[in-house]
Order: sequence, then C-alpha cells, then structure tokens
Amino acid sequence: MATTTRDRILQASLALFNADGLAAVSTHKVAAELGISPGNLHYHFKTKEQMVTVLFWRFEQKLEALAGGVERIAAVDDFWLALHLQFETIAEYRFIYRDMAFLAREYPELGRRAQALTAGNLLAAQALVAQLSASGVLQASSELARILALQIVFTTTCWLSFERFMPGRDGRDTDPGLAAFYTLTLISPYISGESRAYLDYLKSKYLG
Amino acid sequence: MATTTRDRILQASLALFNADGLAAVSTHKVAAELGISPGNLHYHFKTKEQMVTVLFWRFEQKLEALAGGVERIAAVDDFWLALHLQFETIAEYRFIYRDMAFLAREYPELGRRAQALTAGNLLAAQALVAQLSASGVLQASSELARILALQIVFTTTCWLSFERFMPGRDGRDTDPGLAAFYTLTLISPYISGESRAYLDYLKSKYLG
DNA sequence: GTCTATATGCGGATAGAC
DNA sequence: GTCTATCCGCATATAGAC
Repeated sequence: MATTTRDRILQASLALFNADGLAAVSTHKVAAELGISPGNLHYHFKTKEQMVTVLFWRFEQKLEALAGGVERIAAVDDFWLALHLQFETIAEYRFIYRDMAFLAREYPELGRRAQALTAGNLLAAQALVAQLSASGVLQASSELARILALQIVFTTTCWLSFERFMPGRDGRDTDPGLAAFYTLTLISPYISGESRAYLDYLKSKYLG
Repeated sequence: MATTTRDRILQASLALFNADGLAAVSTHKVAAELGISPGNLHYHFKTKEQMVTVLFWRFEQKLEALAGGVERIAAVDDFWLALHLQFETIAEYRFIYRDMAFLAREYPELGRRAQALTAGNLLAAQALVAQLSASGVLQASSELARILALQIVFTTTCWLSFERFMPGRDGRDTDPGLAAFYTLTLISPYISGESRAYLDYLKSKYLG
C-alpha cells in the first residue's frame, strides 16, 4: 500500500491551502514542502487548477454523502450531529470557502460548481427543517422555514471565515461543536417544549 | 474645487476593488482605467498598500461614526435604520470583507486593524442589544444578548460575501434592506408584543 | 505632475536529459 | 517518475527625462 507521489501532493497542498490560503500557496511551495521539484509536480498535475479541482471534487463528494443522510433527522440531537459532521467536513476543506472570492475568480468552473453546491446545501437544509417540522420538534411557517434554512447554510458556509476576523483567533484551531451550537441557537426559539432538555444541556456546555 | 489626481485614483481604485476584488486589480489596471501612467500613480501612492490603507481608514471612520449613534436606538425601527446604514457602508467598501483573507495575508497591519474593527463592532452590537433590552423592546438574558450581538456582527460582516456564493447572484446589485431584514429576523423571536407591528410590515415587504 | 523605460521578482508552465 | 534549466507573463516598484 504505497503512498504515491500524487497522493502526497494532494495531501500536502490541502494542508498548505488550509493553513495559508489558496492564493498564497504556489505550486513551487507545495513542491518544496514535499522535497520534490516543481517539474515533478507538474508531471502529476499539469496545472494548479487540476490539483484544486481534485480537492474540490472530494469536498463535493463528502458533502453529498452527508446530504444523503438527511431523511433520518427526527430529533434535535440528530440535527446537532448532522451540523457537527458538516462543520467538520467544511473545516477539513476550509480553504474553499475561506478563499472563495479568489477561487471563483481564478477558476470560473469551480466558482459555478460552488454555487451549485450552495444551492444543494440550501435544498438539504430546507429538507432538514421540514423533517424537524414534521416530527413536531419545530414549529415554523413555510416562509420562516425558508429563512431558517438560509440562515443555516449561511452559517455553515461563512462561520469559519468569520472566526478568522475575530481578535485572538488565527483559524487554526476550530471547535466544530461551537459553530454547531451557534447554528442551533438560530432555531432554538422555534423548538417545541419537549425537546428543550437537550438544548439546555448544550447551552450549559458551551456557555460555561 | 478641482478633483485632484490623488482623489481620482482613490475613487477609481475603490470602484475597481469592489467590482473585481482587491487581488485581481493591479496598480496598472487602476492607472489604465484613469488614463494615466503607472509611474504617475506611483508618484501619488508609493505602494499599493498605501492606497488600500487610505481606503481602509475611510471605512473605519464611517463605521466609527455609525457606532457613535448607538445610544439613540430605542425602538425596532431605529434598529432597522441602524442596520440599513451599516450595510450601506459595508457595501460601499465591500472589497474589504469580501477579500479579507487576501487582505490580511498581504497587509498584516490592515489585518490587525480589521480584527480590531470586528471587536469594536461586537461592542457596538452588544450596546445596541442592551439598549433594545432596556427599552423593553427585547427580552433576552445576558448570555442570549451576547449570542445575538455575535450573530448580528457575523451577518453584517459576512452577508455580502455569502450572497456571491448563491446561484444567479454576482454581487453587483445588493439590497441593503434585504440583508437588514435577515438580520432582524434573528432577533424577532425575542421582540415584545407591542413592537411586532413594524416587524410584520417589514415581513410583508420582503417576503412578497 | 506626468511621462517612458526599465529593474526585479514570482508564479505557472514547458522541454528535454536522466 | 524525477530532475534541471528555462520561458513567459504579470505585478510591484524605480529612474530619470520632460
């Protein structure tokens, strides 16, 4: 089970992109990090765009897999887990949303796919809110449900970027639970009485 | 009252930065847009960083001026107006938050000032929520107030970036009112009964 | 103040030897 | 597959004439 050079390139570039940003990491730097020559890197990936595209594709796969599990959401703790998993995936590929403006400008094709991804996330979030509503956990009109879904996607998409704006944070250490907690707070006013126990447990955990 | 070349440079660069992103606009492009030579531009601003710094400073000034008016917030429509003004200011200098990752990496000094700005915005938002609470418009514990303030700042800071991720949007035409409406929705569950009339009016306006 | 011309460096990408 | 060497283009910034 040899780790191929190609795999090592993807692994190293993901780490560097996440740490320093897509724009700041040149193909030369990735090669230097691995101790190989720039020419060798370009043998495995003819262009930087190809490298980024493979990473982006993996991100899409992971998100799709998560969206597939939506129909099993019936209670608050299911929702909590789903959010948690989503934040972990986004954190794993955080360079994508963090440098989205640059990515979309540099690689228009990926920009379009990112928009499609957002549309998909929006549908998934709407389905999720609908599930909670059907289970009686959540009380929301259809308009409110639409807004809540939008807020959820907005938060999952942009929260990591926002964290870096805050003093004292450098974005390297992120608690997906904290992010999920803030998202949960959005819908908490609409949670029916019997599900509040779990909410209170989470509150005490993250407000302490 | 002659418009100096220096002023024209600042004006043109702001427009280009907002339209295409800080990273995508070179000093050459700004010069070309104005029909002057790159050398001339560098006579007025020795470095690109100086140009950006002046624009950033103006942004800081505008935000500070807005934060100074917080103490007059006593009702929902005051809050609405304050949000509206803030979104307009952020939209006017939207290149700053939209390309923040790049800006902070390229100009660390401005990155630090942006963090300080966020900290200031957070304090202003907390004061604002406290005002609404004191006026009896809003019912929230101190913990909840902290979370609401965070959500408000998060939304004002990142909403414009998020809009660009959405299919069909290119970020050129933005309705500050819509953004303010979404922010207002965040706190609507905690608004006391007598202030709901204004909320309902806004709802009908933006959900139509 | 404004121009032309140029220095310098970096990032992406290619050619061809090994 | 991996290397060295190199090309190309772009962006920041400077020098010096007008």
